[in-house]
Amino acid sequence: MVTIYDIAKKANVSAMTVSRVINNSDKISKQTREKVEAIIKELNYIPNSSARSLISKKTNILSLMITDIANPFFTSVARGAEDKALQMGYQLLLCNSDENIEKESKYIDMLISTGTDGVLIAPASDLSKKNIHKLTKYKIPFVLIDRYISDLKCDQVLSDNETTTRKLIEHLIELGHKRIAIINGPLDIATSRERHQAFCDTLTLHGLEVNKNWIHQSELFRDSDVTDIVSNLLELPAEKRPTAIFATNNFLGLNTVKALKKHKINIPEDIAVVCYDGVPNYTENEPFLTAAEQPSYNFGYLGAQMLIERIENTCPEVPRKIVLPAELYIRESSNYTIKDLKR
Amino acid sequence: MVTIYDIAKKANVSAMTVSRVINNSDKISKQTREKVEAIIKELNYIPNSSARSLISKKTNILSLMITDIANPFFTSVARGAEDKALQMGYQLLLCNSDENIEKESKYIDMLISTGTDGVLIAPASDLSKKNIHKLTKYKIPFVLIDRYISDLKCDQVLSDNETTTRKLIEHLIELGHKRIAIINGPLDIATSRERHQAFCDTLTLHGLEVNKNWIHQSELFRDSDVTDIVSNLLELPAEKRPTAIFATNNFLGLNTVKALKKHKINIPEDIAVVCYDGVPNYTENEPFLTAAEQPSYNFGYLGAQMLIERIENTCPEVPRKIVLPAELYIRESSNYTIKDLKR
DNA sequence: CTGTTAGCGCTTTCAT
DNA sequence: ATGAAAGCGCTAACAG
Repeated sequence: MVTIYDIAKKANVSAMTVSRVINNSDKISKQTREKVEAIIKELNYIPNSSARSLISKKTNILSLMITDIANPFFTSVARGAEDKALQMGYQLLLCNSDENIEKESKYIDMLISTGTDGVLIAPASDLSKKNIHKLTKYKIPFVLIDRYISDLKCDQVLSDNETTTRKLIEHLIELGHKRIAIINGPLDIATSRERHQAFCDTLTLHGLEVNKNWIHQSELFRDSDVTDIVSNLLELPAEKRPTAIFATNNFLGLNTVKALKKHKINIPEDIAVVCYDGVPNYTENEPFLTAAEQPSYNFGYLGAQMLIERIENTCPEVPRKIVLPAELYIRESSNYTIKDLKR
Repeated sequence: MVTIYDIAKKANVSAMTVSRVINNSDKISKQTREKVEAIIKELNYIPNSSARSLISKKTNILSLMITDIANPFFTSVARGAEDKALQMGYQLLLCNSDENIEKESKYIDMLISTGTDGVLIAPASDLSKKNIHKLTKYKIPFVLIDRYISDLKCDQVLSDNETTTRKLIEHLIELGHKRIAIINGPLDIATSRERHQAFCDTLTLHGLEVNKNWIHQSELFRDSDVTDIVSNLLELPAEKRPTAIFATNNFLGLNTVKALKKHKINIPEDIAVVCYDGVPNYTENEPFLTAAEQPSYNFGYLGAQMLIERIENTCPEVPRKIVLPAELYIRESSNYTIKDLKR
């Protein structure tokens, strides 16, 4: 292994001078710098990060904690975070909590041990607060993405759950729907709660019924029990059956459509479906599902940017909050006006 | 920050004893161990990895270099690698080369500097050999995944390109196809070359024509110029037009179908399509594309396993090679027997 | 502008 | 079974 001492010896300077060169100190004569740089190149010297970190407490490693890397939303977040990190000279450590608090906790310990410079985290649930507090204790900056946690003063990149939900529901209302169901994720996740709340508020605002039988949460944001939920909805008597379903994330939306099709329900004629969050169009056809598509890449990119600013202290002290709008794409799954208003 | 000295002082032992405890040395009395462990817990001590690495040269960080994290194949690889890594006490650093040699090179330098324990790498192209040699020079173990590189003695997890390609093509031949085209990735990537070769061999074996006009490479394995390629194929005179297309990866397959549909070509009646590698079924319908689906998760999982064995020296010296079979799913895009054999 | 000294937190080596 | 000393590769702080 080549060290600064090898370089120093060969260049007839002190180790400190070499250190200054690799750190781009300006207090170095052009001559010395060039001499040292030549030798660094010649010997193929690469600085040892462990030694650096031991002193500087900086690792140049950013960590991204997500709940499911198989979800295209998070894939895209990862891509954004990685791009920004690389651009700023950081590397990205990937952690997959699997929506699991224990796993998240284990990862946080590892991160503290490794010494990450900062963490971009989509918390597994409200209980993540305890895990996040550990970061605070070790003075590791973090940025919350996608999922808000109450009473936590920190930088955040969130989705505009309220506006987006309202847009989706009002779209349905405009089409004449009066009985609208929601298939949601677990309520100990902030995004679910906010979408739930906005859903109820919008219905109330428009004088529509908020019926308990139309409100469902699946165990997970992933596969889970959507099939059962849909069966439940279909078992309701005809006049109590919802004419539209609002699915609060991409997987829930897809599974809702699949379940309805299995029951031979016509979409959108019998039941319309709208969805929060889009899905990459890995299909040969035009996309089918009406969706509010989130700028997922920017969750990662802007999150990483804020995190780095926080790490490098190039931003104001006060916590910042970025709320990203989603864009509504109206597609076939909802494109049908209810004419018979008694229905 | 809590250090071993804080623990040592409070426990009335030397720092060395604390070090032995956290390293599970067996030369410690049960009494001392328990006393120290209690204080470690009480003070919430977490060892400093930088200091450890500086001496031990171990970071417990595995790196995964892939060419495109937006590709579901690699997402799944990442998931597998991450699961195995965590299970064995490692963390996973993610690197996205974007099929770009320069970016790959930059990442390799960063990895060497950070001091990763090993690298799982899907090389950007044959030119990656130079980048990989740097790893060898720094004695960093690596495992090649997905893409083979000639004259490189190392552990590998590869796809069975020959068998899988043959199966796909013979499936087409059985259906009566005689004019089969290939839409491939760049030929400086091993997987493309092997699939190309197997494609030609299979046709020859069955006495079918291998026509230059039916052989195409796109610039990238991603979006790229599939539309143009398909247009080219369609411009051929009717009796020279292929009746089937073999797309050599998931994105190429999807884009081929999209391009054909744009031209109002009926699939599979006018032209059948088969595809190497599957696509997650993010759609509401049954999957359409006939595909040889790869066990992508295992590329990561087994690759990480081999890598860790190599790092920890718990395996024989000789390079090992795992060849994973793909599974053929025959679907609508090819499900049509050509009856008019003159066609 | 350049060099010297000390020490980051931990483990290796040797001693007891 | 436990401890003392030395040093991993680098940089902060000071000196010149």
